[in-house]
Parts: sequence; structure tokens; C-alpha cells
Amino acid sequence: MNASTLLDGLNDKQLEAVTLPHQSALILAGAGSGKTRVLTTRIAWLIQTGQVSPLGLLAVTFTNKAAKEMLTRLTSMLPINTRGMWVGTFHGLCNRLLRAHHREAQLPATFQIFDTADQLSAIKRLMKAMNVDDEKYPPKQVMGYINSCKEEGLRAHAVEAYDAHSQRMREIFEEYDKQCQREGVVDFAELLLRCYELLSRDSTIRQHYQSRFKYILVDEFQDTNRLQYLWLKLLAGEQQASGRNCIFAVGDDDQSIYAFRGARVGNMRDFERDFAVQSIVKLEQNYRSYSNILDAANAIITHNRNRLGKNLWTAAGKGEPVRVYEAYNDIDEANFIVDEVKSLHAEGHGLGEVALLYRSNAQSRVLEHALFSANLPYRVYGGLRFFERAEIKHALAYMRLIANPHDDTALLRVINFPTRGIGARSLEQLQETARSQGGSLWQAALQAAGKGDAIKAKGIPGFVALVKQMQEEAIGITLPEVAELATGLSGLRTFYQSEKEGEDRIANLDELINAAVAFTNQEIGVQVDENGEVAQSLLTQFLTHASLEAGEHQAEAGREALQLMTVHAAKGLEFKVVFISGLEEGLCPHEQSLYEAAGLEEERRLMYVAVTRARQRLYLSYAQSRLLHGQVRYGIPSRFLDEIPDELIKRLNAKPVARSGYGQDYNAMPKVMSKTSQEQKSAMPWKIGQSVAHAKFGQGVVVSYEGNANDMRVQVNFGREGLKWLALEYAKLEAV
DNA sequence: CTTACGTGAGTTTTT
DNA sequence: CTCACGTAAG
Repeated sequence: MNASTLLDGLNDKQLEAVTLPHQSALILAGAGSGKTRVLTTRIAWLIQTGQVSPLGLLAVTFTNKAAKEMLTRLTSMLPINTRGMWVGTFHGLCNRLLRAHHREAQLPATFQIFDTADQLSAIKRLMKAMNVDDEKYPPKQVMGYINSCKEEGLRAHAVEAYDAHSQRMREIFEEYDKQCQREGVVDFAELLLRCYELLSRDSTIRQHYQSRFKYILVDEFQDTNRLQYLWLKLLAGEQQASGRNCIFAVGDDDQSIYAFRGARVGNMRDFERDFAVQSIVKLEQNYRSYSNILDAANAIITHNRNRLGKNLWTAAGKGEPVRVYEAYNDIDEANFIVDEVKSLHAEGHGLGEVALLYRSNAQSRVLEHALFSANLPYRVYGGLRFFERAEIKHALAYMRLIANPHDDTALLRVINFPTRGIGARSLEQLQETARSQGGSLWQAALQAAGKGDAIKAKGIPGFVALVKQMQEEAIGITLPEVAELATGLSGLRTFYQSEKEGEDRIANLDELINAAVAFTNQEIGVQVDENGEVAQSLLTQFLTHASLEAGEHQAEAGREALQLMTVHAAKGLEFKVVFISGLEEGLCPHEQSLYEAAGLEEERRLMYVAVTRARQRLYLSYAQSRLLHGQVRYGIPSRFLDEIPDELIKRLNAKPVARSGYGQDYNAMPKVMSKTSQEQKSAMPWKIGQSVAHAKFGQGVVVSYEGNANDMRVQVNFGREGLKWLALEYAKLEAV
């Protein structure tokens, strides 16, 4: 492929972005504007025109999926071998760098990577040892604290702590890092921080990479956290006569929906300033949706104040109106969707092209139930992933012990699984020994087994013997054979065979061995061949792969099925038909978000992302009431619906009718009632669930009431104005 | 060590 | 309501 064919079909803006000169640039790429195409074409163009060799650039993404996609596209554009190229996730690239310089980074060559579950159990274990009250310091919060510190680029000693509570937190943080160091493990955030510190500390290594990566490309730049930004800055190097390496940052501030996990949209503005960005290229032509859908999205997002500014347009024409359905309740909403999907299917739309989106996972329940009853095939994203399953984690723990028996987390996971009579007492003793000697649990176990302290250490000799045997047998065998060892010799397989419902688990264990085969085939050839070392290093690689890439989200491929997922999970995807359900105040925008400073704007961006997923047809639905936390909740339509101009909308129903329900009228059973006398009921001018209007607060829904006939108060949910108690005597309410 | 029961919480998620 | 977790009893 020559340069002209490479650039064929790009629009002016895309072309401009792809062929920018050697300087840092910010590409504001709207939804559906060909972002990935621009990014990959830029790389291909740089390589093809000889401005850089495939090994002289670095491209970083957030997800493995995005990285793979980039490599796949690149392979189809250029006749090059992408193997060896530095294209990957932040974590993947940092891991690679740390492996290459593990000594300088003060890590063992076989360092293991903690996933979130590993990290949490390590923190719990540490807190127990430190005698920390886990009521005052919930382990999950401690983990969040540690991770967010690291994501800010801070170690324990650098964190500010003025009160006793935060000082204790800081102390746990410090001890946790020590523990990880002792055990030779790193968590996700550590991967980045360690890499960042290595580069800042070691000028030789830093300069090596700085002189190597003349071009750095970043995908989804709006999602970078502070540490990631610092890392990028470090790799880019200082501004000097020879010129700084240039960063090609692609992002969309309007699609920043991960502030809650540390993403800083502000990095975009900082980048502009820090890198003296001359060229901001806006990609505003959308190739995905018809203009009714796009205009709805634009209308919504213009309500945000804090934007870089961008307006999507399309040449595709108006298309269909945005369909809005007001449901009686959540079940009615689900049934409506089922009926619509059925007729779409009958009209020949493939089910795989239809997505049902919602704000929170809990909402999928009702939808699933309706779909199941209607016998429509569907697929829910977001469950447990392959490498996160319990049986797989157990097998991996055995494999981890083969690679490094001092991995206490792995040891604790399986020392008594399958059960071999090692109870809390012997475990405590082991931990005591380990603590007093400053060694690992494995070392303590060796002693306990060696001493032959048969009564107290019952079962431990067996476990020690097992791991030793695994380690011996693992020498010189292939990776799948190691996996076989971990599932067979460990007793896992036998255990699940005797389990009643262990069939699926056995199947997963088999799948793990298949994964090991696949991994071996894929990685073979790049291995440094040294007999005995092959299995070892490949084993470490496989374990790394398992931590860094937990696998597809429940890939049930093959069958055409409806796609159910949260709006977050839908980012980056597109569908011919999209249903967005649960558009009520409190749910979308989520009530929790309203307490946060920039919460509402992020919720609005979420809505923007959801709307822009649709190519051809968009349904928006909301329910007057729904069952939430086992209680009936009355909501009012989401403010985001009001932000869409009427002319883009087609209301599917004027007045919601109870199509079907819980078999009874919610209104007949008010939730909160101080007294249930007959007089009260008759004196109650408003039904629970009645929509009302208030001069000051606007539209609301009656939620409950209290008091007697003379002194009645009603509680009204005004959505964004909140819940209000109004005395009927004074408040003028009108039915809507 | 397993099972039963009680308690409490209950956005969004990738690595 | 429903699930996950922790504790108490068998």
C-alpha cells in the first residue's frame, strides 16, 4: 500500500491530523468521527514515509481490546511485523519495561501482578497483622486510598496526613508496600508508579527510551490519570534544542466518564499548555449516526459548561426521530422493549445489532426477566471474567507458587483448598513464625513441615510436599503441562468432580489448559531458549497475561443475541438500534453523582455517550415507578430528556397505560403511611404516584403523606429539587 | 470444616 | 429485593 492509498478516503480534518509534522498535537475526536482510523493511519503513515521505524514509536491505550484493534488494523495497512512494536496498554507497556529492567527497579525477574481481588486480600491480611480495626478502616476504602495515592504519583512518605485517621491510613499504605516488596508482587497502580520512578531515577534508562520513542501516541487521552500523564511527560523528555519527542494525543472531553476512577480531563488543557500545542485538530464529522440522533446528543452536551467545545455533524440526513416511551413501571418498560425488539427482529434486524443500555447493572434484572420469558436470546456484559473465576484463580495460585512460593497471597488462597485439614490455628501459627522471622509463609511452612510438628502442623507437611513436587515436575515441561499439574496434582480437578455442580468448573479448568496451549503457540518463537528456563519464563509470562488480561467479558459468541450492558461498557461500541432505559431522575443522572462537585456534568457526558452509540434508531424510555431496593420508587423523567428539542422526538405514547404489572396497582399500596385510617385515605387529595406541579419546585411526584385530615403533609419528589414535605394547607399543588 | 442464619449495603470499571 | 459476607452452631 502506498502513501496515497493509505490516505484515501480521509476527510480534510482527518488528513490534517494524520499528516501533522513532528510536533505535539491534540486531536479532539468526537464520537464516531473515525478516531481509531486516524490513530492507526497516523502510525502507518509515519512508518511508510520513513519518518520513524516501527520500533521508534510508542502507542498507548487503556484496554487490551483497543491495543489489539490497533495492531490488527496496522497489519492490514502495512506489510510489517507488528511484533516487538511498543503498542499496548499503560499497564502492559510498564510491565514490559519493568521486566526488562527488573534489577534496576528492584524487582525479582518473576514478579507477580496482583489483580484487585489479590490486592484486597493482601490488605486484609496485613491489617489483621497490624491489628487495625476494619470497622474504622474498611479494607476496600484502604485499598481505594492506596490506589488513588499511587495514581497521583505519591508514595506513603509523600502523602499529607494531619489527623490520626489519615496517619494510620498512611501507615498501612507504607506497610502494604513493604509487604508487596517482600513477596515480590506489584499491584496495577504499582506497575505504573514503579515504572515512572524507575524512569525518573535512572537517567541511563530514561535517556535510552527518550531517544528511542520520537513519536508517542495516546488513545482516549481524556481518561488518563495524573500518574499516566506524568509518565508520558517523562517519556517525551524535556524541551531542548534537539526538540522534545512529540505526543499525538487523541481524545474527547465530552466522553470523559471515568473521573470516578481517577481520570483527569484537565490533562487535556495541561497538555495544551505543557507541550505548547500548536495544532488542535477537531474531528467533528460523524460517520455513525443520522442527524436526529446526533442533534439530540449535541443538544444534551451543550448544557455542560466545562467543555473544550465541539459540534458533531453528519452528511447522512435526518433519519428517524428519537423515540420516547413513558412506561407505567419498570416491568412495563421491559415489556415495551421486548415487544419492540420482537417487531424489529420480525422486520429483519439482527438481534446482535440491538443494544439495551442502562445506567447501573441492577437494572438488567427486570430486562433479563422479560427477555427470558419472551424467549429472546440475549447476552449481558459485565459478569465475572474468565481469569477471575474462583476455580481458575485457584489453579493460577498453584501456578504462581511454582513460579514463586514466597507469594503469600497465592499460598493462602490454596493452602487449604482443596481442604487438607489446615485450619485457622495452624495458619495463625504459620503467620506468627513468618512475622517473627521476617520471612514468607512458605519459609515458615517449610520449617513447620521439617520439624515434623505433626499435631500442630497437621496437613502442612502434605502441602509443602505437594508444592515441592510440583516445582520439581515443572522443570523442563511445557506450559500446558504445568497447567495440567496445577489442576490435577493439586487435587482441584478431583475436588470439583465430587462437587455436585462442578461440571462447569471442570470445563473451565480444561479451558485454562487450552488457554495455556494457545498462549504457548502465540508466544513461541520469541522465547529465549534455555532449557528448563523456557517453561519458567513462559510460566511467568502466562501469569502476567492472566493478571493483565482477565479475558473477554463472558464471550458467548456464535449466536445472534441482544446486547445488554451499562452505558460505561458501551463506550467505543456502536449499534444499529439502541434502547436507553431508566431515564429517570435519581437513576440517570444517578442520585449519588449529584453530591459530587462535577458529578452532574459527568452524568451528562454519560448520557451523551449513550445517545451517540446509535446508528439508525434510538429509543429512550423511563418509568413512572420502579422497584428499587425492594421498594417502589416514584421518579420523574430525567432532565436529560428535557434537554432534547421536541422536534427531534416522537413520543410513542401519550399516556402510559398499565400494560402489565406486578398484578396490582402500586397506587393502591402507599409505602409510607403514619396511620392507615379510612378517614385519612378519603382525606388524601393526591394519590401516591400522582404527578403534580408546584410553582417554585416544578414538576414532581407524590411519594407519601402524613398527618390527619386537618394537618396533612405530602412528600413530593421534585427530582433535581429533591424530596420536599409540603403542607397541603399552604402549598398550591396542581395535578399534571 | 461445613451449613445456616443474620446483617448490611446497594453507581459506573480497566488494568 | 438480593447478594455478599461474617459469625455461630453442628
